[in-house]
Amino acid sequence: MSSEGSISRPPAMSDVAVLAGVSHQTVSRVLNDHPSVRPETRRRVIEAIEVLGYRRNSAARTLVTRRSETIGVVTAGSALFGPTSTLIAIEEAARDSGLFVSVATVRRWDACEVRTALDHFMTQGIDGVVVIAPQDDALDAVKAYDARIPVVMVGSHDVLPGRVHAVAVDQYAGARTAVRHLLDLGHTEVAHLAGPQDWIDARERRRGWADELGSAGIEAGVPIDGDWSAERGYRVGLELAAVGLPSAVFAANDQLALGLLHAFAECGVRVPDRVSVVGFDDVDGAAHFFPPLTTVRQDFATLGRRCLAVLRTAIADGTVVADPIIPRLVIRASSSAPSRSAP
Amino acid sequence: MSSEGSISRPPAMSDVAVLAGVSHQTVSRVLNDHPSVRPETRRRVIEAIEVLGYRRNSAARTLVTRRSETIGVVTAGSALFGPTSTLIAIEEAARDSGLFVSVATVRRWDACEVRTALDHFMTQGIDGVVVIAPQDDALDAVKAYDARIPVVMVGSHDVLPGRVHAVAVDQYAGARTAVRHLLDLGHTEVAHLAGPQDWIDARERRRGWADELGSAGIEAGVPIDGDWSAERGYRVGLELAAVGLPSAVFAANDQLALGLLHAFAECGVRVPDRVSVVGFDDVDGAAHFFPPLTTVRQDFATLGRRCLAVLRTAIADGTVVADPIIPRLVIRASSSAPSRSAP
DNA sequence: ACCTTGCATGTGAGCGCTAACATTCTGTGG
DNA sequence: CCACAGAATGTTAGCGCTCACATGCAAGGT
Repeated sequence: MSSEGSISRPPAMSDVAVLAGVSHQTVSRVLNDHPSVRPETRRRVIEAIEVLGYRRNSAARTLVTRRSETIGVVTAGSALFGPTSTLIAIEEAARDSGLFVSVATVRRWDACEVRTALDHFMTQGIDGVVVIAPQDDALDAVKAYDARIPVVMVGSHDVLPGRVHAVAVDQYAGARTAVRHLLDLGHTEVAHLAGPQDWIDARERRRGWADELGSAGIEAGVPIDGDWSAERGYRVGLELAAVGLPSAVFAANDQLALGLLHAFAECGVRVPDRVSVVGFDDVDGAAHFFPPLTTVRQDFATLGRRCLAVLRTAIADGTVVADPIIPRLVIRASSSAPSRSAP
Repeated sequence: MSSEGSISRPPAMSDVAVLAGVSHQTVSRVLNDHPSVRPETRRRVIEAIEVLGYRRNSAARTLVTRRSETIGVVTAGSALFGPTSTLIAIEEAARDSGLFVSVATVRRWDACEVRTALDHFMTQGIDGVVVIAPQDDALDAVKAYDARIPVVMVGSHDVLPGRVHAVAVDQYAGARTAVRHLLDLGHTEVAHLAGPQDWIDARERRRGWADELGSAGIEAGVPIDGDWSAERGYRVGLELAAVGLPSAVFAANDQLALGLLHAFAECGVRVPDRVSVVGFDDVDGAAHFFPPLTTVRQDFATLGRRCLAVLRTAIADGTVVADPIIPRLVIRASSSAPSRSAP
């Protein structure tokens, strides 16, 4: 930039050492908060660091310590609510732990893409990996990979002791709570618009729905197939309105629920008077769907912190089992007691 | 894991060299696709690499090349639609360029937090940085930081030649298109529910609204203050319904628009018959708001690619000015010609 | 006076890689 | 059969840091 005598090369520890009149090792000690450095010496070193605008080269540090203070996160390159929220939460939690985050996305959860992503992290000397992928394919791909570092799968229960750990929100419990709420309101017929069944979350929600109905002595029946999209919810809603409505629908996520609400509104089916709708996720805006959507909120901040706790323990060679996180029901206007005038 | 003779240490280039019966430099040549390696030698090296499960240590590589093949992304730790979509798009684009991504979030856009994030990237030997922060504070904080590497600001126009570059979606044009659409429908009164004015995007959208009205000879008046939330949109909607409705509202984002729709539905104000509503973003589900929302879609994939193009050119020491990306109007049911029965 | 103890600092080696140069092999033309 | 270009390979020297150890120096016990 300005008239530095030498060629532009960022200052190294030895430059700082010369300026402060100490050895490079003393500089290293100051940087690493080693106790036996005289306050006066420390001061001089710090001053030299500031004068030169020195910043430690962490490539060099990683090379010798074999630690990068960085964790990797593998996620699908989509903007879906759950994965995105989880990523952000993990980043926050990592930062609070003084760790940094490197991200890799995969287009598909096949072994090849996953291997590429994990390989990359391996070359980087990453300390641990979080995989955000509550899908079977992802789980299989990760299990098939022999990582030398701890791996945390988010949303999975099924682990490989000592190698692959799991942290999850209890989707099953969340679903049961949602269905319980509808049963408590007096519904005796709760349909389920399910998510894609290769997603663990979707299966758990479906299982929770079936079991909660079962424990009330109600036959669950067959859920309606869905993806995660509002579009699909809309089409299902139109069809239900045409062929006959249940008194309540539990949708596997808020987007599906939004589509249902749209179809019902369009067909003049009143929610919740004629049909109650409950979603899952509490996406931004769910409180302002029409009517405001009763849904289940997951605590992503806790999820992120839990991931990091597990990862850090695993890095330090410990063993942990994280308790599942229980999501919370958020009751809004889209659910109410069934209408007296049954069809 | 199993009975390897030596102590567990990941294999290094020299291990591969020994097994393949060549020098470590030859291994390096194979890895870097150097032309003068005999096919037979190359084959032996590759085989040795596979046998040992060797993976290059990129800390060592970064140390000597001063290149990490990694870019940093700084973003706010929120789940807002724009920043999140941008992050994902950049990750995708980076991967297509063979670059990796490290993420740092800031809680606030003050100089201190930004410095911490950028400092971190500097220590990592990052090749370039993208800052997703269409806010004034962020811009100031980044400008105040003397990075030795290229920086791209997303959403900003205001650059520092040779140091800070800009890539943006043309929010102004998007807003004008939205307002033009309403004018074309015959509206002569278009209110604006604005976003937070310390966001560049919000100001640009507001400016586009005012200018488009102005060029039609209509006085824009004072926009209504908003944040980005559906909650705020809802409150404003209730108030408008109470004190008097314009014939059309252009909301600064879809969440605000969603809140408006909610309030209007609740008050029995028919959209678009009584009032047209246009949003901005085309969030997931906007097609299934009730009524489906006319809005403006930004092409994030292009944005991400553009960021990377600029960054790579800048890394290679070139100069680039990226053309702004023009967003696209998506017309849905929430906008129509004004009702004949004017108030 | 001596040797211990413990703190403050310096020295040397080496992490795994690439860049630059040195060397050895090949095959061609005189 | 030798000289010589050019391809294929090897050798050496760091990149900037931390680790293990060596050293220097004050304070305290005998």
